This record gives sequence, C-alpha cells and structure tokens, in this order.
Amino acid sequence: MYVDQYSIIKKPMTLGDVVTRLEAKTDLSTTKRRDLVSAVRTAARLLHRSPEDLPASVEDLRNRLADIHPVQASISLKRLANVKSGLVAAIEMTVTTCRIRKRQRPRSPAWATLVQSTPQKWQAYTLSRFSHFCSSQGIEPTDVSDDVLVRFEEHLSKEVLTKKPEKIVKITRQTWNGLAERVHPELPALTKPPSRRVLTRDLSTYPASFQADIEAWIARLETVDFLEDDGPAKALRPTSLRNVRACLRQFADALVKSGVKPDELLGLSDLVDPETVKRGLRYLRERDGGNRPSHHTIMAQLIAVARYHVRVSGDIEKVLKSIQAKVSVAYDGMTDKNRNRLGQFRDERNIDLLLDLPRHLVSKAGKVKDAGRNQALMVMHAVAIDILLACPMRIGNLSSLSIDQHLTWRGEGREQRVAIAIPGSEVKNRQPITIDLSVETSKLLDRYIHSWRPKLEGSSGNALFTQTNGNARTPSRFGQDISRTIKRETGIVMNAHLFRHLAALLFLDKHPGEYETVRRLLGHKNLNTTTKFYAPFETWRATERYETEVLQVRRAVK
DNA sequence: ATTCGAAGATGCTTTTGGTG
DNA sequence: CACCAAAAGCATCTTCGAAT
Repeated sequence: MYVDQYSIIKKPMTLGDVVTRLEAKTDLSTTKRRDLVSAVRTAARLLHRSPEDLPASVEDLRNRLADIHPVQASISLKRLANVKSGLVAAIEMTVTTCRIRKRQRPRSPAWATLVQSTPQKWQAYTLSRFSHFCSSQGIEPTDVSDDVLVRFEEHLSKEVLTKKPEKIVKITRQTWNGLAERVHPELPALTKPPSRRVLTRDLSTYPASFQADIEAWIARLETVDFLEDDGPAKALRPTSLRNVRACLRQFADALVKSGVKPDELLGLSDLVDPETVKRGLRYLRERDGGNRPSHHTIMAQLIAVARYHVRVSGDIEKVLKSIQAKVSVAYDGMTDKNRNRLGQFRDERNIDLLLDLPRHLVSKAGKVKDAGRNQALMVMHAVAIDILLACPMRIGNLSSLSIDQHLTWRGEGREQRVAIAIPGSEVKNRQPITIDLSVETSKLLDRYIHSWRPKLEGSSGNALFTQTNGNARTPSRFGQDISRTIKRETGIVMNAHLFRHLAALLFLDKHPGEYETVRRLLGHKNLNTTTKFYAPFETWRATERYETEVLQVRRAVK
C-alpha cells in the first residue's frame, strides 16, 4: 500500500488514552477524576477487554455495551447506569471537542412554548431532547426539516450513549407529526422513511380470475368431500390455510417484482409453469441472498397446486420437484439460534435464575406500595413462567387457558392443587395435556386469581391471562411478554418455546437416556421426534464429563 | 427525562408426525 | 430413516397510548 510520507498516521484514540488524559487533567477534583477513571475501567472490564483495546467512540461502545445486562454482569442497574454516564463524560472531556452540552442554556421561547403546551404530557417528554438539541443549534420549530432529524440522529449516535438512537428518532418523528397534524398546522411535517420490511402486493390487486382461482384452491383444502377420490384426506386447519394463502401471495409478488405484469396472472396455472417458477425463485434467492426455508415452503405449495389444481403432466411435476430439491435448506433437529440460547443454561446460575424467577417476580410486585396494573402483570408472568417450568406446553395452549374450561381445583386448604386439562383437539399434535400442578404453583395461581388478576381490566372474563378486552392474550403477544420479562429480570434471552427444550435438557441431564419420560413430558407422539431433537445434546454432556473427569485429573497432577 | 407497553398484522422460521 | 407437509411459533412493524 502506498503511504504518503508527509501524512501523519493517527492511531484511533482508545479508552487507554482517555485514562491517561484523565489522569493528567489537573482541573478535576481528585474524587471526580478517580470516579471517571473507575467508570472507564469498569466499562472495559464489563466488555472483557483492556481499555487500550477499546476505541474511545460512543458509537462503538454503545453497540458493545448493548449486550451487557446487570444481572448477567453481576452489578446493580444503578451502577451500570453510573458507569455509562461516567464513560461518556470521560470521553467528552478528553476526546470530543465539539458537542452539544447537556442542560445548557434554556430553550428558545418558541421551543419552550411549544413543548409546554402539548396536549399530552408524554408528548412534552418525547420532544424534550429534540427541542433542546434544535434550540442549541439555533433551529426554531418552524425550521424543523428532515435534515434536522438526520443531524439529531447523528448527535444521538455519536455523542450520547442511549440504547437505540434510531428508535428515539422514530418516536420523535411520530410525536412531531402528530402535533403538526392535529395541533400546530403551521409546523412542517417530517417524512416517514419507507419500511425496510418486505410487503407483498395485496391479492385484490390481481385479476379477479386469479383471486377466484386461489379461493377455489383454498376452499378445496379446507373442506373434505369423502366422495371425492383425490381430495385431501383431512381438512387443513386455519393456520395452514393462512400459510397456503401467504405462500401464493408471496410468490405472485416475487413474479411481479421480477417484471411480470400483474394483469398477466389470470389463474394459478400462470404460477406453475417451470420457467415462471424458476424466474420467481431466482428473484427470491437474489433478494434474500441465498436459499431460505420459505422458498422451499413456497415451492411445496406450488407443486401441490400444479398437481391437484392445475393437473400438470407427470413430466412437469418431476421438473418442479427437481427445482424444489435445489432450493432446500439443510436442517437437522435444532437451529443454531436455539442451540445458542440453550447454551446459556450450561451456566447453572442461569438455571437457578430462571427457576427462581416466579418467586422473584411475586416478591418484587408485593414490595410496591400502591401495586396496580404493572404489578398484576408481573404476577401474571410469574404464573405463566411457573406453569411453563412445570409443564412446558406450547405458548398457544398456555395463552388461551380458561379458568372455567381448563382448570380444576382438587383437595382442601393447604393441600389444594390445581389440575390443568387441555383436550387433544386444542393441541398442535392432538395429544391432550393433563397435569396436576404442585401445591406451590397452585398457591401462586390462586394468589394471582384472587389478589392480582382483579386489578386488570377484562378480569370479568374467563381468560386466565386476560387482555384488557377480556379475551385471552394472543400467543405471540404473550410469548413476547414472557420473553421480555425474563430478559429484563435475568438477562437471559429466550422464547416461550425454549421452555420445552430446556425441560428436556434439564431432565436428560439428571437422567441420561430416559427419552421416553421426556416424550411424555413434551407430549410427543413418536419417540423418534424426541430422540431426534435431544440426542445431539449428549455431546455437551460428553465434553462436560471429559472436563470434570479428565481435566480435573490434570489439575490434580499439577 | 426517557422510553415503554398493548395489541394487531404479516413476513419468516421452526416443529413434528408421517411416508416413500 | 431422510425428507416433506401441516401446523405451528417467532420476529418485527405499526399505531395508539402512558408510566416512572
């Protein structure tokens, strides 16, 4: 590489330099200096790096610090906040030359009036930081433009250690536009950037004959005519029908995006011609940067359509099958993501944290003086997690538990226990679920129903985990609630379904090879399914045993 | 002063029984 | 017993709202 001999090659500043400069700073009190140096060192320690190896860049440190959770790092939330604040202050003092000072001059009169007169208090909060930023830059409310928002985002990401600058910008824009639209017509509206999400064309934008053809195909899948010879053996469930529709919509969209005119799609037969299929798949592969499971699913739907609806020749069907084979994605048992998430539980501390979480949540809720909705939700999550630990059912079944239909109380007083019974028709694989909860879990459930659930709107209904409208929480919603609570309280990243894997893992850890028990616990129909999933984890135990039995010996010898 | 929560919609991924 | 189809589940976006 050619290097200009006259140019001075500057090494990027590191946190090591920040410490050196801080220590040389005579205008700081000894205490202040000590605190700042400590903050920088602690931050580096949390990141498992030496200060010299970390760039003195707020932007870079934000990303690194984003994954630090106080519980996992064994420090208090407050201490972590103090460390972050000290870190930014230290960088400001030693590295950054120009920055917008916090709490400097008051905002300009126009900004002050605007923010103080918002209809809702939260709007003032939301716009607080933005208004100070603009004011300090000499930008009045009427001068606000998309460009100003860009500079605001730059300020947030380069000079402040907030978690998600882009989210703050998004909410600022939303709040601003809300005010501009409803309260202050004189204010300029901000442009909403296009969503990065792929959205397919709505089916209603295709020719009527195409829409009708799809509906006919769906209708065929959802009804069983026992007199029909080659009809489906059983009616598909609503979820599957939704997926069929989605696949066809996504493929039609792929064709349009690759240049086919929507008007040219007159029926399903226009989707399954081999050349057309290749064209669509090429587009999808290009767009997604490789094969995806969804491409394979789409292909499967197209083949079904080709075979049973369009009734293509056997030759064509063979061609389509060979195309499908080319887009398949190798998959064995469990994905890396799930494997990694389960890996968190190789640390026994995390197992304890999770097992103890229900109790922790209840006691946390109980400590609040005027406990209200939020505390009731905490106890709701405690109950959900406790049930998942005892009986790792699918989130769909958990979220729709009904007090009247699924719960039965047995026994009296201290021995009272709650039984959960879910009929097979409500379960994914049609295996009924029956479980007697432990006395402890039953007590927790009882306390939730009698003391906490009534604090929630919608508690007059039968849903154990009620929404404000009285309906049961939706599975995806409830799953997210539970994941978030677990993440917030323990730092563990998991989803509701992982409770099933975890249960199997914990049990097999204590009782190696007892797959039959795990099969019953998880309600699998086939033992095959169980072993397929969990046999790979024997490797973990193998390395652990190697560690304890062989490496320990080495230590002893040493 | 700073995000956070609820809930619906939908794209995308995973699970799981069964079959060739 | 590898592979596939059915039936989920998960992640993320959107919109309307607030809590600490």
